[in-house]
Parts: sequence; structure tokens; C-alpha cells
Amino acid sequence: MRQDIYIEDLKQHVGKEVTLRGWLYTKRSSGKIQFLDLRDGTGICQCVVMKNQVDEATFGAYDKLTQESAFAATGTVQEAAKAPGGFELFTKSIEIISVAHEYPISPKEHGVEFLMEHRHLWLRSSRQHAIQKIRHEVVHAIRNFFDERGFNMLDAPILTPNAAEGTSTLFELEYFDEGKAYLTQSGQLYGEAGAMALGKVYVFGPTFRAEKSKTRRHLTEFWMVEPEVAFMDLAGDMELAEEFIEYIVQRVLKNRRKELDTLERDITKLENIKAPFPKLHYDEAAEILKNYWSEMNPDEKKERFASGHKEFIYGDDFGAPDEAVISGKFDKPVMVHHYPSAVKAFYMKRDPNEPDKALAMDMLAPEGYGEIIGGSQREDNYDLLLERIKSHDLPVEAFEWYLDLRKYGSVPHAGFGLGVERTVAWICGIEHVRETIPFPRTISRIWP
RNA sequence: UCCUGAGUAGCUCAGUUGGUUAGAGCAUCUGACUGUUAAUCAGAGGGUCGUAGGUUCAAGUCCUACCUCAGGAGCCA
Repeated sequence: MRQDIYIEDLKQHVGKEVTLRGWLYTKRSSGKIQFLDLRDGTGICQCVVMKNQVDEATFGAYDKLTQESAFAATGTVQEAAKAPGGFELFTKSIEIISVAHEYPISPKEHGVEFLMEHRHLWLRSSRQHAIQKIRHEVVHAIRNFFDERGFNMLDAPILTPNAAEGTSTLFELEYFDEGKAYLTQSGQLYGEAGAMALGKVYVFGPTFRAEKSKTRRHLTEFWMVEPEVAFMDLAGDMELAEEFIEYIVQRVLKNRRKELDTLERDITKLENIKAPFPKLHYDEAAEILKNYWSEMNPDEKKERFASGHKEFIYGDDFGAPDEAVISGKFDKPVMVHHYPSAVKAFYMKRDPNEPDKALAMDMLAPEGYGEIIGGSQREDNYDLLLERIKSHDLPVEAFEWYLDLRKYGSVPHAGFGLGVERTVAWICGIEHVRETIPFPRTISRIWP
């Protein structure tokens, strides 16, 4: 009996006759024996065609099938140590479904611009396929983590009337007779409203930043997951964050080993990602930077300045190169907490014991992947929050609903935001976040 | 916005102190090959050197402006 099956299930069909359907990845031939690598989305299978075993039409299919042509192959599944994946199809017949035009992405290397221009096709390549499988696993792990802990998912609006942290980086649009609307930068404020209704919530969705950032860590459209929990303080926030990251990384290790192998990821670095993570007070992190600069000789200093790294001054926020110095000291993600409140967002609560510091934390990924989490305990006092909105020159009317949360049963609460693309880039060990999202939006790309 | 780098065949690149007809690999096409792994081997076709000016007997190469892309800074996840 023949049946249609997927390549990932081949091992259950050894010795049986099956039909595989998919696309031609590559082909090789030595005259009277042909090898066609069939890709079906679940894997790649080598189809072996021998001239003296098949009819003329099937043997002739090799010449007609161009790269990425669609076809069905029927034959017997065999174990084959030399075949990619360990199995091959000893092919009896081939049915051509559609012949592809000359395919632009050849097996040799290509430049970034060319690949991005063909992103819709590039996704078929094995590395891109592996990255999307891992992204899916990460998203699944995120949802499982919160669902298992009794969190309620809360969908925040994409179209919003106001900014979370200033107005310079918003995508703006006309909203009927209501004036301007903006694409959301963060669902956090809505998450806070949700936490007061449901106790524990997480917002999960796309966010938009019109910043003109052109680095391997930035996209204008990216996905963020933002848990928010009533009655949780900063310490609880950090515990939740480290448990969360451990969960995601270990899940990918368990379920996506094959894809990590495809990406040639150093697994040992990921196996090490287990809570607790190092936690540094801002002052301790500042000390690391102070020592870093004081131990440097003048030539090295000149080099650092030339690369754009400015010498750290106590009280400043950390720049990307500073973060690299701090995270470089550890082989796990590092959490830095108690940043100066002057450099942090208006909604972050100040520490009553250190009034110049915010109850805020960032998590820096290892291996130079930068900030993957930013979080804080939120200001829960109505008067202080109102004062903060005013001192940040934000329009009070726009935040009236948000201030209501402090009017009607205000409680301590905290949360954080995790950037999905930076997390996936780190786990995959790839250079740039643009490869972690199917259709990246950057400052100079809105196509395809 | 600022700093740095790059635009040469469909793709990835080489091209010397300026010098005659601009090269290679892959892809495409033709042929050979019964166990290939980015198969191999032999052959063929394929170019307004990013755009516009300028210097020169002579410009892919030098100069100016502009365009596009990439990496980084700032800001952030």
C-alpha cells in the first residue's frame, strides 16, 4: 500500500512504499544514477533514481526538474547512512507538479541585500527554515510558561492614542475624526490595567518603533511579550525573568536540537543557561566599567573611542558597548538593577531607600547579544505618577485612564518586556535579528 | 542625524604605479559518467564597471557631487 507521508516521519516507514511531495532542493547525477533532494517543509530526503529500474518518463524528469520545481516521488524507504537525514527513497516513479523558472537563490553564497530582496524565497533555505522552527518553539515556550503559571493572555491594542515613553519614535497615522493615532510601542500600560483585572497577565504582540536605528539588534517592527503581575515587587520580577529565560532556552535545547545543529550553534553555551543568573546593582556594574577604563592603556583607549565607545560616567545609562563589557564578564545572562531614575521611564517606581534609583532591571544576554529584557516595579502612587508625567512633559489628558489605575485600588505591581527577535537571535547564535522574523521591517526595507 | 565601508556578468568576488580585447567560481545551455553529498570532467553564451560631471593621449582604476546598500554611535527590546 502506498500513502502520502512527511519526510520527518520516514523512519516509521522503512521498507514500505510511500509517496513524498515537495520541492527540488538540489540534484546530482552520475549518468545512469540520479539523486534528487526533495524538500517538503519537514525535512529533506534524497530520492535515488536508477535508469534500469524506472520508465523513461521518470528517468527524464531529472532534466526537466529545475531547482525548486514541485514534484511527487513514489518509492521504497531505505535506511542509508550516507544520505542526508539517514534515509532515502528508492524511487519508482516521479510526477512533475510544476516546473520552476530559473531560481535566483543558488547554493553558493549571496549578499545581504540580494537575500533580503528575495526574502519570500530565502525562507526556503535550510538555515532560514531552522531559524523559523526555533522561533516557533520560542513562541510556544513563552505561551506555555505563562499559561502553566496561571497567567491570562491580554491582547493590547495596536492602534493607540498615546506614547509609552515619549513621542519621537512613533509611527503616526490619521484616525478618522479623532486626530492622530499611533502604532503601539509597548503594550505595558494596558498590561497594567489587565493585571488589576486578572491578577497575572501577559501581553504578546507586535510593537513598532520609528527610531532610525541601523544595527544588528534593531527592527522597526518587532514582537514583544510583556508579563505584568499585581502584588509583585522588583525582586519577584527578576526571579520571574530568570526562570522564564531558563525555561525558553531549555525547551529549545530539548525540542530543536536538529535545527541548532543546522545552525552550528555551540550547544554547551546554551546548556549553561540555568537560574539563578548574576544580579548586579547599578553601582556594581558601574564599578566594572570604571575598572575597564582605568585598566586600559592610551592606545587601546584611542581605539575604543574611534569605534564610538564613549567613556562611562557614573549616572549615565549604559550604551551598547558598555553592556557588552558587562555581559562579557559572565557566561549567563546578567541582570542589572537599580538604574538611576533620571535615565529611566516615567512609570518606574523609585526605591524608597535609594530615592535617586529606580526599581528597574535589564537583562543582558551573553555573547554580546545585548539587552533582551527591560522591566521594573511600577509607580503605584497617584501623586508621584502624576508629577512624573508632568516633569517628563507628557500630556496628562492622554494618561488619565492610566492614572485611574492608581485611583481605584492601587497595589504594588511589576512586569517586564522580552524582545522575541533578540532572544531568538541569541539562541540561534546568528548575526542579525532580521533573520529571526519572516518578513523583517527595517529603516530601509518594507518589501517584500 | 553623525562616523566608517562598499557598489564590476543572474549571484559571490578579483582586477597591480591609469595602458591594447575587463577575469574566476557558481547559476544557465551542450556533452560524458551506475552511489552522489555545494558531485566531477570537457565546452558555450553572458558586461552601459551605481549615476552625472571632471582631469588625461588614455579612466573599472584619479577628483567632485549625488544615489543606493551595509556596519556602528545615539535610542532602545
